Amino acid sequence: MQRELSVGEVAERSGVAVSTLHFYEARGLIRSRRTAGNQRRYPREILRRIAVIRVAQRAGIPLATTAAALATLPEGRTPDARDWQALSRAWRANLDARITRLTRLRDQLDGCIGCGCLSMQACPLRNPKDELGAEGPGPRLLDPG
Amino acid sequence: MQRELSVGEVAERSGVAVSTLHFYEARGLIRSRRTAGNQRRYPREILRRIAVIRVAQRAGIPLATTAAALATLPEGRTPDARDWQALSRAWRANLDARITRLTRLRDQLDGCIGCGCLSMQACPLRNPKDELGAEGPGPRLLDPG
DNA sequence: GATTGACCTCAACTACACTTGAGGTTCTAG
DNA sequence: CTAGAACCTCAAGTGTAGTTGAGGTCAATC
Repeated sequence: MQRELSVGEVAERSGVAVSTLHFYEARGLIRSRRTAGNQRRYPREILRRIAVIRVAQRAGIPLATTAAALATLPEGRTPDARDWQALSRAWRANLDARITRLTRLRDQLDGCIGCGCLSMQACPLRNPKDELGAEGPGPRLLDPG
Repeated sequence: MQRELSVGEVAERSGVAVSTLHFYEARGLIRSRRTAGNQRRYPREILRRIAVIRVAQRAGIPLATTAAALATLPEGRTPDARDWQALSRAWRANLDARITRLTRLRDQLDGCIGCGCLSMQACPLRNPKDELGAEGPGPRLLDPG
């Protein structure tokens, strides 16, 4: 029978708050049908989509990037395993890069921070990429470098 | 002769903006002496301290945590290599944990996301720790789980 | 037919790490 | 001695990812 789901049901099954679902919808990450009484109704596939969004987040992908990726999914049909796989490949690369960066930082920290070189011009930790220039306003949430 | 440094000099040498130095001071991460004309003056050691702050940030440590760690440094004397080393050990552990988490996520992603299990109850990616409960308001900046 | 719970919108608040701007002061060089 | 650079404070804005609350509607139950 495959009933549609209400926001509350989706929230409970996916583990995200109702307010978050509203927020995702406002950001274009998910969509909903409306009933005659203006209430949201979702197909069961929404659960997969939300799961994918959460996994992307855990991988450090900003919501806007995930939204863009999801927008490339085919419009007409329900996305299949190959569609999701294509998305996952990009995240895998992103994750790899983040892991590599953190690992390099850790290794440098090991040999470097205790030695006293931290205040010197040449220290790889102090001045990772000669990055004296800024990159615009706002915080750097995902450690660059 | 070891002259003291002005904010502008510190900014140039450390690579952080003057506004950021003001911000760090407001947050208690650094301190400054004031001249008769109310301008900031720093000892050269400030550069090391700022370098340490930036390294901690790159390791994913929030400023508040770094501030607390720096507050444990001895008051009277200039911190030496052993002092910094003690700090670095904590960050090393934090980094290790972050790397481990990301690596686990990557490995799970490899075997999992393309297979279609993402919408199921049992999927380790979908429901990492049965974390249906919230942990309070605000964003989760540093991917938990 | 009223109550209750789930739902609706919209605005405002939270946290982090800063930046930007306004309006004013101090320092340095010509 | 004056122009301009560099400094000062304080308030408000930026971006991400949401949550919270006010004020109102919808739907099923008693």
